[in-house]
Amino acid sequence: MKNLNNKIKKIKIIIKRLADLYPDAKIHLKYNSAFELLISTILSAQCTDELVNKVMVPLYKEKYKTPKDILNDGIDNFRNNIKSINFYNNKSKSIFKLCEILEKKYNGNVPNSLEELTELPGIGRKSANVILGNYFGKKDAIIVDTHFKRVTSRLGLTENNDSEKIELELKELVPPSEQFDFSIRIGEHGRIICKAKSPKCDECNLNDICPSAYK
DNA sequence: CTCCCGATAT
DNA sequence: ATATCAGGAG
Repeated sequence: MKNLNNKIKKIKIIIKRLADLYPDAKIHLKYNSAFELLISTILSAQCTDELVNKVMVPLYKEKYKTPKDILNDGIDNFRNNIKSINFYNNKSKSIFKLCEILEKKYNGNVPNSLEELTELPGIGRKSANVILGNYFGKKDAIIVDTHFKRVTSRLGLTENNDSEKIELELKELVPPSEQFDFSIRIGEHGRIICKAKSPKCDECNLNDICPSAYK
């Protein structure tokens, strides 16, 4: 119990400092609709947001605005158009199947619950929470990507290695109204300071409360 | 636990 | 030439 309270106090400090450091942090993916965000989120798996933007923004503009647009163009054309993105073969299959489901089951719309989203091909909990937080304004969304895993682990906020367990664990520690912003800022911090290989602990404003600093 | 698989930085 | 980037499905 004392340990839990200490964690919560520590998280309060982290929330405050990250908010000061990254007041306007937001997702790097560019989109004009829930559909575009959904497609780009699938494509961003194990891939940078920048590359997804580079490939997809022109495609959304000229041809792929709705699930029907992708279905009508055919899977071969779609796959060919995204082939500079990694895992393009699997991702094309997921997205094509996804578009069929969106048409048949959701009238071309994007569902807005975690349960419905994670049933869609290519969408796991991380991607579902990205959609819910960024498009549907859900504040109590913890987004566990590779950055979130690494940074929260280094900070001593979790001892878990499983993404879903980390998500549920942190949902108990971070105030619901802060969860989404916290996730985005942790991700930003992971990209800029708390990098996988050579973390910049000397530049980190959390190094005084981080058990992993300078190691 | 294995497969998927290209772009960019160094 | 090699390291780094960074989720989901079967």
